[in-house]
Amino acid sequence: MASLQPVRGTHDILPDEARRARHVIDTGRNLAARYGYDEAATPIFEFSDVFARTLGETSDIVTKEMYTFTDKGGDQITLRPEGTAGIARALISGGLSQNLPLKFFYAGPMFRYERPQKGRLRQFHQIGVELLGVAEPIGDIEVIALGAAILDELGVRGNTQLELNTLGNTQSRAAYRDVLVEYFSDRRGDLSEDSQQRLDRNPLRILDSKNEGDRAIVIGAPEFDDSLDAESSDFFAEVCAGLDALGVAWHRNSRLVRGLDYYCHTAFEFTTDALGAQSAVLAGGRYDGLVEQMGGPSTPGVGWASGIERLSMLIGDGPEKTRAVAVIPLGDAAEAVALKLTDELRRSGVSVDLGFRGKMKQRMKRANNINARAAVILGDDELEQNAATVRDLDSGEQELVPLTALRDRLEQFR
RNA sequence: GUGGCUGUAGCUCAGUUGGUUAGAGCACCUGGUUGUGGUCCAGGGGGUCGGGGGUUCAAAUCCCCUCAGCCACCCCA
Repeated sequence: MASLQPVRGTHDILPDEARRARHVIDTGRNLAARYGYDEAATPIFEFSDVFARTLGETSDIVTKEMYTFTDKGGDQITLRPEGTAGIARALISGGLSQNLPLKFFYAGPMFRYERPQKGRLRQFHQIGVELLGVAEPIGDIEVIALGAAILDELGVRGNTQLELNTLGNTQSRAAYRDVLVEYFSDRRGDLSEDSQQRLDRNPLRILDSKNEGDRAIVIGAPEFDDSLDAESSDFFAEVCAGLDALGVAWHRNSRLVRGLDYYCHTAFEFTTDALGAQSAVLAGGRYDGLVEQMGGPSTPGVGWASGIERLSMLIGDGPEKTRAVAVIPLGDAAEAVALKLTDELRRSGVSVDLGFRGKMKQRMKRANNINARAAVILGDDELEQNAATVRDLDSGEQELVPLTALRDRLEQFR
């Protein structure tokens, strides 16, 4: 083990993994564009208040997971733990609410101080979308459908299932919260220690508890649906109907609760059992109160985020690497010609590897190691004839090709 | 933050009740082949045994601390 270790929970994204990540991001960006979502990027750090005020004072992210520091100017800065708050801030500081609705796609690193395990890192990466300024259920439908389309395109949809729930509007949630607090308070002593704390801070999350004793109590808990007012249940019914119309299969999970305070109405998660305890692959919901809570004009919003590392683990090898052509010069004269030739080929669109040193055998070996498609051999014999030997590295066949015809001849190896 | 398991070469792993210079496969390098890779043969380099401390005549092996990874909890993407 090397004594120089990366910071806990961080890791290097080396070429194989970078290619998978790139594929995930490109797929997300391309599909999002097709749905009318433009890419945007907000800073990876913000004033701490941007997150502390909006995510909820009692949320785990704020209480224990934020990477916060004081910068040299004395400001409290936080590395972003998620993407939505930054977008909302940008909407306000940029005066973008004049141009609603807005549709954004983003990709980038997020930071949470958590204990790392499989599918969970301290610096991880997400792609996400936000739809701002649409209060209608069709917004939720579009956003979820886009998520489903991306998972389809990546070929991982079959490993996931869509869990759907509603948290209702503010009044409904408050009403449900009251009923729930009453129910659990009567059974407080039977709840796990964790859930007793949840009861004081965020009682809805008791519904999500994995503790066996809690689960037994949760089974008898009041249903959210009984507290939903007409507006809330109509809204949810429209979302469900829209997904049905699009053929997006979903599962009602009335125990699905999002961790962040700003969610309302629709909450959803595409989950998988292929990642151990980390089941959420793509998750989000509606956050109508967020922008206003941050000090901006009342602006409805709905969106989701998806972990790039988690998606990468589901897609297997991803797309194959482009196979290059290896140019192999023999001798100083050939080296000079090869340098120029290589540059011309690259500029004309051919992917070329030019070995930096070594004898022919070593260069051929390298060509093989990088999985080159063909070798272009330039030696004295070839130079005399203004030609190059082109060897197909898959078949082993080779032939002499005039330099003037080389570009065209290499076309067949693309 | 809590609990459990694990840490030996670049990778995957052997290493007996503590006992000489810690091994294998793959990978890498060199040669067989001075203009031909992928197969084969021969040879070679590479290890603070995660780190620190302790017990002992002697520690990869036993004990303590620490770091990291994995798993579960918490929470989530």
